Amino acid sequence: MPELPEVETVRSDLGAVAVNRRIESASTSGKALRRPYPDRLGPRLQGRTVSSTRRWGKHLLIDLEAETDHGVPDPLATGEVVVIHLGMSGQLWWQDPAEPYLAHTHLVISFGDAELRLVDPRTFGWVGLGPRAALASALEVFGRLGPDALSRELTGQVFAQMLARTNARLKLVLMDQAFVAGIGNIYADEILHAAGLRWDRRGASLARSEVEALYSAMREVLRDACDARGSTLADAQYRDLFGRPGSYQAHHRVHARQGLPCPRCGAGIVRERIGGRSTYFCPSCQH
DNA sequence: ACGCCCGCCTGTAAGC
DNA sequence: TGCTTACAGGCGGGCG
Repeated sequence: MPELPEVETVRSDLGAVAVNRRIESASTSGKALRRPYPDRLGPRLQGRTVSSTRRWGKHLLIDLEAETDHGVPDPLATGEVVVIHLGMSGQLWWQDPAEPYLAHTHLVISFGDAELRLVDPRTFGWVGLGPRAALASALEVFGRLGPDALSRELTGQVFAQMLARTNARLKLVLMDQAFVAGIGNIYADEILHAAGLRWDRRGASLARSEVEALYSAMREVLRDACDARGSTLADAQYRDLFGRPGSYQAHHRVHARQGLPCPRCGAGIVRERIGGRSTYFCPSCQH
């Protein structure tokens, strides 16, 4: 469900409320997620303090201060990182402990007067925990993650070099987390429409101006979607940390809009099923 | 390397 | 009303 803008909204919200807060306890439901929970998750989280929140693609990273024997943070030690992937139906909620649990609440991290709760009906999400130093290599091996789609190091020049090396279709390239991390089905369609490119164009076939248009569209769509706090569709699956919907769905130009006029040229938006999932595009002004 | 299918799960909506 | 089917924003394994 959540793609880069939705995870970024949750990351930002969580940073605002959880940084410098101490974890009092953590526990999981018996239900298995996509991957097994880390060993001794509860004891390893207890007593730690959240130092920052980060994001890599669709992965939310919660940095914990290093622990010492006396509970004093050691600036020279490397702390651990909690990794949360929300899969298709995962939500994070910041709730009062007195609030009843929502159905499918699988992980509860208690901060005393507030709790961070992971809710995931379809259990496609997962939780990881490991040393910060090992995180990059772990994600590269485990998730084979490319650079984050909004990262500074992913310049237009780097993007063009990467794209020139692939012959895959653009929609699959954008959704390939090993190419760039963070783009899913919704934003792939929106980015390709903004760039004026068809989903089935081959990566290496693009002219220089088209590569630049694609790069600009990727950055602009994702930034705008972050500013709008993500997209909440009719199923209302995505909510921010406090249960509020995003607003970028009002700016969607093609996604879930089959038959409606293209905002750029007026032609009817087409829906096709590609590899078992829906793709929306304008047959007239995407080339 | 790439595309395609399937399975993993549950919830919802549409169709009969 | 109930039953069946399709579908949902992700990912990873297997196969051709």
